[in-house]
Amino acid sequence: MPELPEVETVANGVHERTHGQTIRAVWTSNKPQTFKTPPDQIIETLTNSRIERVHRVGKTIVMDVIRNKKPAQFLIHLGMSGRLLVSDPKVPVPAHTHGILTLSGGREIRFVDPRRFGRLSIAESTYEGPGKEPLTISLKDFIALFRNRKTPIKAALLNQSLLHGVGNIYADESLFRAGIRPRRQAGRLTHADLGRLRTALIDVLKHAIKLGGSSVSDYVDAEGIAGFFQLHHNVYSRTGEPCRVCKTAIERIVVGGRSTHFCPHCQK
DNA sequence: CTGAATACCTGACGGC
DNA sequence: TGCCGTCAGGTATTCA
Repeated sequence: MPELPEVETVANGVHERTHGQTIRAVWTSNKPQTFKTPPDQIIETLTNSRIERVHRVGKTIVMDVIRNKKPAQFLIHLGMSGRLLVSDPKVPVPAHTHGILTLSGGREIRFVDPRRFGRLSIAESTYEGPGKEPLTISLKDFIALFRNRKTPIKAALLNQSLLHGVGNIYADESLFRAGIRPRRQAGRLTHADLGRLRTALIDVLKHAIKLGGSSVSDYVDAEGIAGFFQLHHNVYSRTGEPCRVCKTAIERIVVGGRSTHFCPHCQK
């Protein structure tokens, strides 16, 4: 499901509804692929801990907890289909639920993930993610990321060890706003190109966060509410539809193994 | 090291 | 109705 704006929306929603509460009990499924840290250790670390803060790093939701005065972090990566929901225990537990945290306030945090591309793990203290934050990176650092890269700019934007948090929707949308073709070699973009791309990316991410993210199939926030940024997509999933700027039909190609959408007239 | 291909999962949708 | 192919917001691993 989720890229930076969706993950941020979920993290903020879970934070508002749960921070300061104590985790009374933890349940997990037994699907090994879901757990980067063994379930026993997750249960041990989280049971009787207090939730200090829930926030986002890249596409990962980070829950800061304290147990016996010792800090730890619970990391939730939603993969393609993961949801993190704050629910009343009376609401039936959805299919494909892999984790439940029972809270002192009477509600539960549920991790639901049909495709099981999501991952749960424990970190010691300061998780920093694999790359740089798109919302705060300087222009100088942004330009340096792509220097000498032969891969298409679209693929470079999706590389989480460069920038973390950008996924398929916002890669396509930011390249449209910057007027750059997805297959251009990253290392051959001019400083002007990269300046426009950084601005476009930050603008599109911030706009999407304001609208609660994009709900393409079934993404919802912590309370089960859909986002609305999909109504503002210029190219993503608009194959064959007229460009909102020039009316040329939006094209779909495959770049870096991912479906890629662009306007052949507006993007050079 | 970089970059490309593949594997990992379930479910929705369209065509026949 | 139902069966089959295709596609989906991601990333770890493997191979050249």
